Amino acid sequence: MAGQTPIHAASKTSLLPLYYQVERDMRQRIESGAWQAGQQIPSEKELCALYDVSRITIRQAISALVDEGLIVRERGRGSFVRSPVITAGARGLTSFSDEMAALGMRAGARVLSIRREPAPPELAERLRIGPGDPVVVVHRLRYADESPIGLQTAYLPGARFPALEQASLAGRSLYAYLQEQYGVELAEAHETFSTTTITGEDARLLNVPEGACGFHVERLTYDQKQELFEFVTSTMRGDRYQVQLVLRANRREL
Amino acid sequence: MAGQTPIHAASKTSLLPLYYQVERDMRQRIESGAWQAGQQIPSEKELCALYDVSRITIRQAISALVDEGLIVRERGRGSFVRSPVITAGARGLTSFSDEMAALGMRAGARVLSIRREPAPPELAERLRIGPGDPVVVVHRLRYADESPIGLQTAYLPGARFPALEQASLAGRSLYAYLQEQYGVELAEAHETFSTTTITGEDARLLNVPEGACGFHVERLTYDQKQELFEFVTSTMRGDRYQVQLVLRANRREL
DNA sequence: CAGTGGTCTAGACCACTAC
DNA sequence: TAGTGGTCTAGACCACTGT
Repeated sequence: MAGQTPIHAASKTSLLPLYYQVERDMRQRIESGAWQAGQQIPSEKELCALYDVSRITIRQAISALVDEGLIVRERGRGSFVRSPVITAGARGLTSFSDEMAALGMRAGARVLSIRREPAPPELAERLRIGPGDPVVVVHRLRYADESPIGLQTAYLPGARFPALEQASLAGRSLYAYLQEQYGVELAEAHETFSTTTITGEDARLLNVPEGACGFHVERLTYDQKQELFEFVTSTMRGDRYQVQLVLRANRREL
Repeated sequence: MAGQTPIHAASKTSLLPLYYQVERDMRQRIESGAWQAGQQIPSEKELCALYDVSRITIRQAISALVDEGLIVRERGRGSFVRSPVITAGARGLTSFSDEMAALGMRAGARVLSIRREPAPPELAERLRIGPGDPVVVVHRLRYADESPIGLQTAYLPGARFPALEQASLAGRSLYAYLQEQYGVELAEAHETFSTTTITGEDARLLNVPEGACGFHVERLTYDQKQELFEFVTSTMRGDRYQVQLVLRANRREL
């Protein structure tokens, strides 16, 4: 031991893995300001003593925090808390509701329609089901702080989600519902953004002038077994919606 | 050893880390089809024998491939090559040239102007330098396969890049030049996409109708010391450019 | 049950940075 | 030279999956 006693010494009897307990405690120290931005954190050896775990466990925890962008490592110098400015605006895999909450807005949705129908060939191919197989189509108008921001149409394989078309989605995320009712574990989504001109009924629903610019988004959502369970097309208002992304060079560690 | 002899047995005298040699060999097997999509790869124990390294080293290599989306691990079952369809379209941190190459197009650029000038206050704030400090402004028209696709204006702190305004950027990426001449290591970039209406001179240069929809992109680029070294604004054609992103859930829960 | 990946230990040597 | 993170070893026990 090195002068300091283990403070939140990881509990070896807890159900949580040690590296995760360490990671959580370190994240809390950073977020609470106990470890200030730009400052060096204790060395790996010191952290071993602090948490009373092996160095590999410490490195596993640090690696997760590096992936999250909270810490940078510099060989020969030490590890440092990142400046907060550089980590702002990252975008993970979340529901629309969470995304809006992160931006300080309240998400809302009006279900325009929800029904079960046979899949036309093109859609069936997208969803990797047979043509004519049932799909559940959820058509929603999305709101941010009371005002319309986008139109979303989600297509889900009907065979996997029996009676989904009878769901009440008022005030809850579709993903939350899918997890509760069908045990779906959201794992990955692929999105493609292009631009579009908003016209006609869409312009009226979104409350934008005829011919305004907007985003056209297509999304494929997969669960943890790599199974595709949703295809979504959206039209988002160009004046109130933007896409932020963080690109990182390859990082490698344990 | 377990039946198989080490094939590409990692060379312990190489300058490259063992885990990286293993990672590279495994990636090559996947890309070459030696390990087919959806199939189980050898167990970690078998891989230890195959490459003659310890299990931790194997796990470090596999972790990198999992992060890249080439492999999925399933506890109690094994590790599997992912279906290729699920990994298509990922987007890493690359130069525009690399990005175009990945889409099968050839990138080009025409330097419209490159000059050194004092930073107006608003730009200085963005670049985190003092107002009036020198900036190098690089204004370029980007091409994909001979036809114009976007207008980019890059702003770089003049103090860090002496004589950059005399650089010849013909036929080379700006980042490649910065790395060669100034030792800059690209580490992270933050991009924000919104929509815009393309008009006037921009429409003429991009060869689109007056009032066409396009993307407005703002980008901040950081090196490995977390230092901001570039601010870029771009206008991209909406009909020929799109943004693809892959969102992944955090791999840790409970 | 046997086999898999998940977690963890107690060391070791190296390359790099700073003084 | 001293301290840091980067790499690596040879074990160990566990939880989970399939039989």
